[in-house]
Amino acid sequence: MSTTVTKPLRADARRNRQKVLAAASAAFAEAGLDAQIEDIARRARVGVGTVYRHFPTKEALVAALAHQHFEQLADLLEASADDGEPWEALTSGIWRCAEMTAGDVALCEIIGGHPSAVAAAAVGQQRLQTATARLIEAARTNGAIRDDASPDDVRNIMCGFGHIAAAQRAGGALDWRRYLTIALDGLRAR
Amino acid sequence: MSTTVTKPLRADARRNRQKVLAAASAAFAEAGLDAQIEDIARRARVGVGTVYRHFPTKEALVAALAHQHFEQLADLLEASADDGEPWEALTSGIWRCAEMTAGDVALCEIIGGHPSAVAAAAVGQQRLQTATARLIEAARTNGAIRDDASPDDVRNIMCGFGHIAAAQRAGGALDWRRYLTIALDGLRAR
DNA sequence: TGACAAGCGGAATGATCCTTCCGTATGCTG
DNA sequence: CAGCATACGGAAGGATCATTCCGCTTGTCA
Repeated sequence: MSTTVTKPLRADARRNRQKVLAAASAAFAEAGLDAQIEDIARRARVGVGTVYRHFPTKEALVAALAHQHFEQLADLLEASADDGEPWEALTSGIWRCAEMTAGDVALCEIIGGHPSAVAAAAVGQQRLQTATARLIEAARTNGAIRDDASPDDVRNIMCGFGHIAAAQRAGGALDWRRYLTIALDGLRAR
Repeated sequence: MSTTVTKPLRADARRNRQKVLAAASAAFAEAGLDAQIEDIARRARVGVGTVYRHFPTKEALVAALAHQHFEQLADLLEASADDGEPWEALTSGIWRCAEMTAGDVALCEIIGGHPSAVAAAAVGQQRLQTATARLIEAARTNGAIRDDASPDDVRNIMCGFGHIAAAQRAGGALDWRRYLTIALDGLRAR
């Protein structure tokens, strides 16, 4: 157990950390995971050095944001549990997760399984996995979902979703809502 | 109409062109679209200059391979038309396309909608689109497919497929076969 | 076989980005 | 308010790659 006692940050440092996170969030949302550190620094009105003081690498910065987002998704799924019918609870939870993610290119890429960030977000994924499993279990006892369904199925679907949503911006004939409609139908019991 | 009369290539040049294509195919299959030109040249036992003599940019090289692959997919779908039941014809065609693509990382990335290559492959996509439309139409008159189904749905699904298949290698809990099973079920009439 | 266009190899160029470094500035503590 | 640790800015360093260039080699054709 390594209880690193972290001395409280200096006031300006704390402030800058927030500015960097906000700027990074915006930059990644727009440009995806290959937004540039210099751009992030500029948006935060801070030097690149400052970005690196707070996050040792770009990957760490992404991880921080990803972690935050995954926590929100988990909250959302946990809260969906009592959304009436189990099937309704599961799908509305998934839809809400999708809506929450679709506007942010980088998050779509992460959900889509971009290698560099997946590992980093693993912590958040644990809670997500559990919440998903619970929702699926409920739907199964109800007979609404195909009975071989598993959380991995949702993971597959969401991975596809993330990619399609990210690509949709690039202007293809893609449509993540339509995709999700069909994929979730495929998860239903026949 | 610009009928560029292309003088026949010198024998060694023709040979090298084939070597480059083969090497590129192998390199891209393994490393995905960001395989390096230098690696391709090395595999082909050729200098980078030679690669560039035959394909003015990396993108052009990718496009050539993509085009070739899309033609094969179109052939495959067209041939599926008389595979018995219309629904069977459609799905078995799609499964075969998937199998043909899944082993090649770069092709998965392209199918998944990687921007740089999509435009290049557009030619092949036209035939694909038509073949898909025909299969869907047949399945619709048969009542086997959801009646709002369109070729774009297949495109969405295959885009997801490509990404999942590419990511699967990276070792996640992803499984493109399982994904495709579910997604195609979602396309079925209920 | 000789001459020349067509090709070839691969070092060098140039662009893009992440990351590091260090001189300067600023919050905090006594 | 002085003195110092903490933070800051942003120029410079270093990697990685696509692409270009040019002196040399090799088919081809008369």
